[in-house]
Amino acid sequence: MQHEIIIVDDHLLFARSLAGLIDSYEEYTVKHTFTNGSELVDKFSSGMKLPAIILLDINMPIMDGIATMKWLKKYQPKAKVLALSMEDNEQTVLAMLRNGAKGYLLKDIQPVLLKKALDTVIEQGFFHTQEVTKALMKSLNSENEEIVELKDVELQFMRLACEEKTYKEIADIMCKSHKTIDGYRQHLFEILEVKNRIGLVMYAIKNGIVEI
Amino acid sequence: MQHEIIIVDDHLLFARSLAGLIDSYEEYTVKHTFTNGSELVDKFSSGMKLPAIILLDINMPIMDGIATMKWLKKYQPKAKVLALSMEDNEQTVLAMLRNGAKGYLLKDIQPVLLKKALDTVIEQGFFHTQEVTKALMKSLNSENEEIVELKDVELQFMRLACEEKTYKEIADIMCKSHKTIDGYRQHLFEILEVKNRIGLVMYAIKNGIVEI
DNA sequence: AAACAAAAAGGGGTTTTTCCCCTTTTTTGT
DNA sequence: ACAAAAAAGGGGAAAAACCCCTTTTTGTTT
Repeated sequence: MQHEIIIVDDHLLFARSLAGLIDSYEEYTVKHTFTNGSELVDKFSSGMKLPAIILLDINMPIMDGIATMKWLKKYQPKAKVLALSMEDNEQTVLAMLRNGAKGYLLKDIQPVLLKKALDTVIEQGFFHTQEVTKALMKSLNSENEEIVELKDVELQFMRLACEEKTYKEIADIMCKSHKTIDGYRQHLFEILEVKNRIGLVMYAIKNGIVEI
Repeated sequence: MQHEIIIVDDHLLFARSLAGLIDSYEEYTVKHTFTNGSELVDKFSSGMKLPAIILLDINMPIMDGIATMKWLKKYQPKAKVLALSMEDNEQTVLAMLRNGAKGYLLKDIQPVLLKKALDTVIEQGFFHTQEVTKALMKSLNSENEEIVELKDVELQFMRLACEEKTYKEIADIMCKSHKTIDGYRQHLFEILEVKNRIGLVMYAIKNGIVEI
């Protein structure tokens, strides 16, 4: 009996060739390929049964990997998801794992490693490469702070605060009053437990809010 | 005929086992193991001839990898050095390569990769893993700025400026007048071409002056 | 739909820090 | 002994940080 796989990836070419590869394995068969998270959610909502493994791309339009993971965590907590990604962003890895992904694969992996990942998830329920373990250890050691979810405006403000701009310039860019920006600043100082803008910048860097 | 290798590493246990491994290869023999850069320099100064490859640890007391590379670049420019390191710090990699290292290996590599690295250096004169190539490409794309060498006091100031401290507090810590600190600040603004303390912090992070 | 609470946006004003221009004194290297 | 660099300092403008307060928006309950 074959294990059913679902692929969710907006790069159709990649999704199809991945499907071809997986279908070539005796033990696996690809049942569906979707191009974004909400297609997957729709199918589950209309009664689709859980496959053995979901291969979930992270960078997608409409409903991205993390949003999809959050939905799955809530409504399909038994889903076994392997996250797929082009780049190796530590914060994204952690976000996916926090929301219940069973493993994390870079898209340029060797086919043999994909096969091994699938087998390992079926047998042991998870698959973690050395890189992920490293990221996990790092987060265990350094981050005892609880994770604060920031809103979009706050993220935008944080990114601008990391540039050599005055708050007045930031206010103009964000089309808000100088005083509103001051409110953002004060609020972020409190929830992130920092004392000044330097602390804000260091927080943004440590938590991958800004590109370095 | 065997190629002669010299190992420079302060972790004697590691250096010895590495030597054992290398001696087990037919084509290579370890001629010396030193525990810091100045031992190596001393031997060269007293007429030791150049080995085929020097395996040089980066994190050492007394005279570290980068200092040793600088000496070798000046007095033994034909030395073929493979840098060894525990961690994968992009800035350090680049500093080693800029000073003429032929390659960069993480200490946790597979023995077979070490063998390949040695062979490749002998045959082609260099050995670069994918990670190094990636770091190189990144530095090519982003860093057109020239490298500014900072003095010790300036580095200390930079590190403190990345913490949530006022300049007054920094002055106390560094036992300098508040105005002297202001002089450091202004001087660094000019040579690093930044406009404010945020720019200073971002520079420090991009150039590995502070740990993230 | 009305009422209520909570969060967001904005205003005014004070204190502190940051930043910049300048001069004087001290230290350092040759 | 001399020049150059580092350190210390003064004065002032701008920005950042901080505090208290009002209005508007948003979401939730009954």
